[in-house]
Amino acid sequence: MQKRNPVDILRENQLKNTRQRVRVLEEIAADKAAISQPDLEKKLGKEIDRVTLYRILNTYEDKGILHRIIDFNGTANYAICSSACTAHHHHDEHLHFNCTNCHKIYCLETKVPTINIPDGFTANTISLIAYGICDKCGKADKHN
Amino acid sequence: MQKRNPVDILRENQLKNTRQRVRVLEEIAADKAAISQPDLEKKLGKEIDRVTLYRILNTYEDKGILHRIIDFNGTANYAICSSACTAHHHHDEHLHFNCTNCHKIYCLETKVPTINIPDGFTANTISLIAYGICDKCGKADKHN
DNA sequence: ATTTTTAATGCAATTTAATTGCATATACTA
DNA sequence: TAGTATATGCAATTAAATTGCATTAAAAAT
Repeated sequence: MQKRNPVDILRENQLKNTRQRVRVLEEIAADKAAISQPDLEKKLGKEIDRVTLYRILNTYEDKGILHRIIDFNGTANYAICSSACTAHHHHDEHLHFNCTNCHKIYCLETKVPTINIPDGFTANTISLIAYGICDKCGKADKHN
Repeated sequence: MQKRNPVDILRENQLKNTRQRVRVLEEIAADKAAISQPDLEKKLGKEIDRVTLYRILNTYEDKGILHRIIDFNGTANYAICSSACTAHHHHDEHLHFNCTNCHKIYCLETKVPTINIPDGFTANTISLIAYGICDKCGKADKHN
């Protein structure tokens, strides 16, 4: 259920099955961590036009296929949504970890705790991001 | 203690007292909510060069005078740090509320709860942002 | 299978954001 | 008040994002 076929995902969302869309999904699904727009562009830039990539990412986000996480620089990063996501309400409220060394964003299991929102304010989504040094970069340091 | 004079803030941080720096602090202190780089630029663009503004914001962030909050678009927003902030460790771990209508970011009192970080990962900062409709925009809606 | 309809892609051009180098101007120090 | 250090503004550059439109490709209908 979780790791579905790109073609199925497209069909379920009434999106045309194009080479470019399939490639984007493949690339994003390949990595456990979220991948940034610039990195995607580096990887796919020769097979997919820059503008098309922007458009694909936007439609995927609208449909709830991907979720977008903004890192500490303001750069957009994308990861596959869990199957519980739907077009207009992402259920993506888990902790993200943004490594300030390698810049990767990890989707971690930890759920976002219940947060007390003041009267008058209505929250739709809550984003919880930890910034620091990840697993791999922590180990790498010891060898320096 | 909390609402200090711009000139004092500059002196305490060994920064030269310039017209531009004072204006930036005044402008940011004027609003309880954080203010975005583009909005600052609109307000100050005639008195301060665009590049200078970037540079001032960066030095303020480095010194711990301002903290930067990235909104859901990836745009930088700035607010005055509480007096507990120091140059290399911001103590800014409260809830931010980003209104998706007026785009303002509010610094709310709610503290960021303790978050369980997996082994191997080391977190330095934790960002907690709620997205939704603020106080004012919620009220405004009812009149439509 | 072929045609028709609908939508996605790529390209060119434009707009907006951010950064760099350097000459000039300004604030603080002695 | 002169000297020094540094901040500013301007010009130029680089990078990111968006828009319009002609072309191409996919799915639906025949």
